Amino acid sequence: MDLSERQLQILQAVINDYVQNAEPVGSRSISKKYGLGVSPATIRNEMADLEEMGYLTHPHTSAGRIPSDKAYRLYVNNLMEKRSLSPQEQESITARLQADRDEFNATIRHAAELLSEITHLASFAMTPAINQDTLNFVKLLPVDERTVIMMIVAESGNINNTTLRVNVPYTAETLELISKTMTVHYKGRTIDEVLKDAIIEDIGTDIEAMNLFRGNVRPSFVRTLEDMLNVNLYMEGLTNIFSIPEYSSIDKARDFIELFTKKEEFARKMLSRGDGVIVTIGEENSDTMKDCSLITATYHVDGKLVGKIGVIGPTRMKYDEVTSIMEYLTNNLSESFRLGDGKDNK
Amino acid sequence: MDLSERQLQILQAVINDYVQNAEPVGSRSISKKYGLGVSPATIRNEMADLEEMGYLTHPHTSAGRIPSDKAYRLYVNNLMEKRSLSPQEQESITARLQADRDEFNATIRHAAELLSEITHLASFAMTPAINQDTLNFVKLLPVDERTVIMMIVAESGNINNTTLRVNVPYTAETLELISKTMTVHYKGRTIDEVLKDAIIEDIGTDIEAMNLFRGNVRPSFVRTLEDMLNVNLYMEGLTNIFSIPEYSSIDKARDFIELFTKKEEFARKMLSRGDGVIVTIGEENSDTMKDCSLITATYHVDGKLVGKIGVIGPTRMKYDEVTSIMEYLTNNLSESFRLGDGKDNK
DNA sequence: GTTAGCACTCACTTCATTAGAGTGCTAATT
DNA sequence: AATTAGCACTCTAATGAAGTGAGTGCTAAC
Repeated sequence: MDLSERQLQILQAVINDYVQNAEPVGSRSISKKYGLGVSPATIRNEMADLEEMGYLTHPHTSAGRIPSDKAYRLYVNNLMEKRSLSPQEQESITARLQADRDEFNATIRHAAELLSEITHLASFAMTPAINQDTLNFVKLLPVDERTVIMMIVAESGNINNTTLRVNVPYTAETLELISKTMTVHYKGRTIDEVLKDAIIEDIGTDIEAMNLFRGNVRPSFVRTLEDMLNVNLYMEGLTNIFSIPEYSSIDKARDFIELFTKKEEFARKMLSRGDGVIVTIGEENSDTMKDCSLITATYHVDGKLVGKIGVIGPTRMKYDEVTSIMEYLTNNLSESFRLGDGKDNK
Repeated sequence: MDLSERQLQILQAVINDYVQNAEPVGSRSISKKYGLGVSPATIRNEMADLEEMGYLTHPHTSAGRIPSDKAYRLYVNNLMEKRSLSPQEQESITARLQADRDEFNATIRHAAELLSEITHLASFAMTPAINQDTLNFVKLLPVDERTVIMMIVAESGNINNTTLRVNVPYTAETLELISKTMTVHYKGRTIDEVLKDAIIEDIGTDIEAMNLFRGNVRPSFVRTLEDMLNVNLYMEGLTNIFSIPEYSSIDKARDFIELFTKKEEFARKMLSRGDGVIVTIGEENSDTMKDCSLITATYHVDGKLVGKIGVIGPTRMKYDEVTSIMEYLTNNLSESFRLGDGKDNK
């Protein structure tokens, strides 16, 4: 049951008009503004058909048509064309992102800011999830009688230091022993894996090492790994949505804000999305977001670790523009984070 | 020009009623509900006087009275009585806060959550500002040929580790030399002071030490100190305000949310407030908050460092309840963070 | 297959009316 | 001199009727 060429044109016209004006589109205005060369009556007939097929709806009998989620889906998949960014846009993105390339987290945050400024929507950006990162080595360094530093280094180059305050005396050899044993045990395993079922209880037969390990090293190790798993999530442009007609009622606005308030939950959801630019529209989303569209895209760090940025807005949004911007932005980010560029993921 | 006993009673009645119902209070309802033993007419006369003195206002001629900021100020200073918390409230606070006493940041965050849950207002909590904390020592630890850990220890016990990747070979003696020199130089100074005008350029005459210091140690040291200055700010209960009549218009709600979006600016403002429980009402606040009341309170870590929690809501709020809760909560926090209790401010 | 024409629907605006809450003033009461 | 009853007056909010206009759906003609 394919759509005719003319039906596609009409559908596109309705979408364009509605996206711009946020008001139901009538047959007359389509016939006038978009030069299809047919009368309003003909368009009415076609629109009635499109409605029957589920691409358009009616708020009430005497109102114009608005696109359904299905229509947006068709538009995103087949109709829309990639927009190329204006030189100014390109430049402003490149400039803002390169400005502090050596500060990883700050850059990610800027990306989110930038995204919400350009799109006038709510946006977010997250640092890469490193639960699939593998450990390289663990090293304990003596500081003084009561203090030891534990250094955990991952394959990706990600490093984490923690200070342990120990309450028993120790020797350099003991630290060495524990470091070696842990490294042998954990090297090459992912953090996820280690946390789930590979935390060792024993460290050998040396009683001194054993005490230190059980009393101080092991608990700190677990806590630090858990800490490393947390991605940073930056959200921006929340208040943009107040100027969007869809959220002019307090209840809608509240629901939206609430979404953004539950950071952990939100981060979890976003992490489970696939790679590349992904658009989910209205009811394709989980229930809490069924009136929104969500667009996410992924960037790469050292061509390997994967971080995400995203935009949330009403289903009525400029999909072509937003997806193009996000593609450009993520390419740019990945470029900035190519091997060796002052990655400093603390 | 003092207020008569009866005027105070009437004022209090108006405040109580208005705080509860969010609607202008008429003379009749006061005479009925609050047993003052006088007729509505008398109350009307008194209210007219109170209005003249600036304690009450009129939305329009045929409406009841509502309290002005001045009235709330009088109430907070002289009229309100400290509310004692119910055993359940006390218990729920104590339980929730002690639950993870060993995780400093998590506890602070819980405090904010708790506060917004109990008061049904927007709340925040910040970790202590440590810009007045003084440095104790700096230590560089060798890891491998290209890696060094820099450990910065403050008097308060606050410790910060950073990994440096060096691109020149170094010896243990060099590290020792730099550590010593820096410690001698910085010990006893506050972080603020060091950042402002005490960053040294030279480290002595040793050329190897000099290179390492200038190329790697110094920049990281500065960045780390700056990083240590940032307080963590947790905000909770933002969406509570959507159920408050004062914020039922989108514009008001937007302004409010915007306040909370600019975290850095907000943190700075809050840091400059004094100690103890402080209430600022309506126009006593800066322009962006002139329709709100803000209540902050301070807790102590090791009886020394000072952190803040706070609540923001409409000027129409239960000042007695909120201040009592905050006092209890901060006492409890300070208690939890007394010397030696697993402080782990990472 | 397309279009003109027309009756019909429905939301939105405007205007007038009404009800009710509450004040402010005056004159009577204590 | 303070209090109160009484009453006219003000203003908002709610209700409803009438008109407006955008837009549809259907029919019959092209």
